[in-house]
Amino acid sequence: MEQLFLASGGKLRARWREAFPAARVFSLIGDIPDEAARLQQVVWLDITGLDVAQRLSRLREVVASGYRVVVMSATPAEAEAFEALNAGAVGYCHVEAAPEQLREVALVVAHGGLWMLPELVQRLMSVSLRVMSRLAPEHPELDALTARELMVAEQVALGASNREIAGTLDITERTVKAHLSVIFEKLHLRDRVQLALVMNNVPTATSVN
Amino acid sequence: MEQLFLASGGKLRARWREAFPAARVFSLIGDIPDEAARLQQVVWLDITGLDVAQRLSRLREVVASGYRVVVMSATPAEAEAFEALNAGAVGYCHVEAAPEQLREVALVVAHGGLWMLPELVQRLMSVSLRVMSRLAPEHPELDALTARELMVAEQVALGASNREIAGTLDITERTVKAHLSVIFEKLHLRDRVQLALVMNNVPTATSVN
DNA sequence: AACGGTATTGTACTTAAGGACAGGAAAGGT
DNA sequence: ACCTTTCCTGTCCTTAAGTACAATACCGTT
Repeated sequence: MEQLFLASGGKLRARWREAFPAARVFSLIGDIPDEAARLQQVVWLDITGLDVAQRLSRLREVVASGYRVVVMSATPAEAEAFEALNAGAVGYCHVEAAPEQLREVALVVAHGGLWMLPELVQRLMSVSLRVMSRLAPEHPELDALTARELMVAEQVALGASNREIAGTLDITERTVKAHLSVIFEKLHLRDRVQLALVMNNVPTATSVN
Repeated sequence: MEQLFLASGGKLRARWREAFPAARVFSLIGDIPDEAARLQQVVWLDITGLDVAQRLSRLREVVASGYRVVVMSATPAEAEAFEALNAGAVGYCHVEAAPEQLREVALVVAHGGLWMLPELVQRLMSVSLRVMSRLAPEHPELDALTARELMVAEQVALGASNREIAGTLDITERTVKAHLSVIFEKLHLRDRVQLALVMNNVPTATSVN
């Protein structure tokens, strides 16, 4: 399928042509034939030189016209990527990406997929999972802990080490460990990091391992 | 490329066979030929009948073995999808998805893309953008971290161990430790428990020790 | 008196975490 | 061409965390 580029200068970069010899480039979205929108073709939007308002405006316009949009940036940044994807882009890459990569992106988005660098995927999943899990209710299973266990758990929740907890509660480190082991078992937690998060109402992605 | 399915019953569903006549199905990951992992082939993981712990465990195992994983659910849900993608899956769809859709998913993930239903994409972008805009002003000290360090820190924030982070980010445990040491230094933290708390906006009693 | 639960503690052990020292590769800036 | 930064990884080491097995003392209940 023919690739369409939207770039301010109206110029086709060498790598774009190498990746798609039959590609066409336009300066304005209005110059693109209506037929292309009907076919939900892919439009590669070069946002080089545009400020935030301009690129969001341009992007929304292209998305609203029915195209699938891949945003191309000269200075890829994750906030910018998230903005673009949130505004409806289905891909995000560097303006000077290698021709093979451009062809992969084209293939992916032509078939309904999303394309972005793996490290951006990681970031995206990380931050979004945090929001999702925060909606979870408080842990009623804390009721299963004895008073002493709760004291130990509260110290862990503050980030204290076993040695510090022992000093604070005036017991041995061995006793602290004993309490912690029981706490982990009761709450189905693997270690103190997860306990600290749970105690602070931040449920984890990995509660069992 | 040959498609590989991982399903508890070891049975290939009709739609899967229709989409990929040459597909093979296994009950256990250990049954898959080693060659498939080396080629980073796609594995379709049917999570029907598995509880949270089981499916995360199974998914991590498959991802850690080098496969690209598409998770198939009988009851697609957004939290489940986010969990799956965060654990390294590159696709998420219904176990009874249409054969044409299965082929599209296969094509997308074979070329380095992500595949999930459009409405999930929207939700994902929504919640993650909300987090991005909210976290920025509260943690200016995180600006000192490089992109990769931030990724490691986020995994710790979720309660992940070094081994899990290594698997998720596809680096060695040694590299994870190296990043963590630098993070602790930059943020003046003693250990991962404190890092997890800081990342989740929870104040600690002992930030230096 | 006997029993169960809780709290505490010991020895011993394995695994995970974290630090020290060292080095290579890639990318960007001068 | 050179330097710096970032990312990655190795070997080696110590310390912290956590588990296993075992035991005693206290308190409340039966």
